[in-house]
Amino acid sequence: MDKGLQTRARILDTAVKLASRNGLGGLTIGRLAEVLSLSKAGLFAHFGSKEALQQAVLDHAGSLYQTRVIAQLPPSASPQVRLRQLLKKCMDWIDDPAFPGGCPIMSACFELTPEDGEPWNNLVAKQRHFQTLLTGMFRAAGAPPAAAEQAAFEFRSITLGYQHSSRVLGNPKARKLAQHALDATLAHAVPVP
Amino acid sequence: MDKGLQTRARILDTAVKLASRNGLGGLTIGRLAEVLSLSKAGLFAHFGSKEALQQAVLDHAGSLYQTRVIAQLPPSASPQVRLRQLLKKCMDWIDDPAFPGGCPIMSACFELTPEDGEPWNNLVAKQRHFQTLLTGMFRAAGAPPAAAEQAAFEFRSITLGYQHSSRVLGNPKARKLAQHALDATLAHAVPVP
DNA sequence: AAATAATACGAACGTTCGTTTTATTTCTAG
DNA sequence: CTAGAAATAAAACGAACGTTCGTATTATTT
Repeated sequence: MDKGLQTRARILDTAVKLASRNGLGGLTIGRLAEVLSLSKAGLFAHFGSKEALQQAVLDHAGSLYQTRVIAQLPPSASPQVRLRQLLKKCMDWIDDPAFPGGCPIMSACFELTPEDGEPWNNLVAKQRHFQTLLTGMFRAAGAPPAAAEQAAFEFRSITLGYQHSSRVLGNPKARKLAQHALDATLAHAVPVP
Repeated sequence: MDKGLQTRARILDTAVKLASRNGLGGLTIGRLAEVLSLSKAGLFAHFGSKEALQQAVLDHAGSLYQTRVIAQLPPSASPQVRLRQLLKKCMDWIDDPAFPGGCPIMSACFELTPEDGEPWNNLVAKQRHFQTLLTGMFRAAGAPPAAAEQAAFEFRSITLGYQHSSRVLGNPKARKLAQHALDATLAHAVPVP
């Protein structure tokens, strides 16, 4: 592997962590370089602009999510089991110590606006893609199209609610609350067998 | 009313708007002064520090929320109707044109961390207070304690999910999805009459 | 081993940040 | 109407921001 790609990966790992703490806007080239014992200019050269760095961070977070959450689902399990596992993996992801400020993608959803240009478009595209995937999983579980869309909305709401309950309210029961909420969603989205 | 308090109120109205767009961290004294045609120093004197300004912005947003959402609920309506109205008012609040970046309090929940000190503590206290209020409303609707707590979690999740679905995914059906989700929550939180 | 490309550095750019100090205006009370 | 207080402005501070430049140091290829 190229030396350049190695350091780039090292930079992005730390950058995602910092972005989790301080947001994409609070992510600073100077501090990032300092933490990594790199020079500002040397680090900067890897991306060419702050906006490009932000996009790279979002991309990196997305690919981490892909491998640590999506790819962890048991391939041959039943759709219901896969959905429950997905919620569990999502919560593990949110609780990951590498993200001291919670899921950086979630944070970006509440930080960026359409005025942020390409990073925003990038984020929206990925969020829509994931929502489509979610809807597909509920359909695979037997939900009719409208119910699957409804259930996907509720699933997303639950993950957002989990981060809020756990990190903001500091509620130790957050996991149970989220799991029970998913039970309810599954119960009325999927016709009785 | 003091001249000072008037300007302070004018400052905070604009500050909340800017904070909605760029977050509390992205809120800048220079830009705020520029928008208001005030001098940086003159504006600064009203608060004494950036952290104090941030807290004032959070407080102001909280009191706006109190009057525009909480106080709007029909006092003598049934608990179920009040809860449905609360969701509607929450969504109106999120869609308020004065908040081009969505609910500033929600954004703060995903932006701040315990390291932010007093603003964080302030935010957490208010969020817990609102969650208690929510739980109380579900109990008033007839839900047993555990079910009320569960339903309050789901209500909060739904409001978070609404902002996500509406603003990030751009889903025109977001309102309907949120309302149906609340129907489901009410249905299994409140024992059949 | 020599030539070349990739990578990192240090220094400096102009700008903006939050904040302080000093002055001037504007309001208000007697 | 005027003295004193409150509110605002003007100017400047050091620090940090993103960015650019030329140069040195590594890797990689020839």
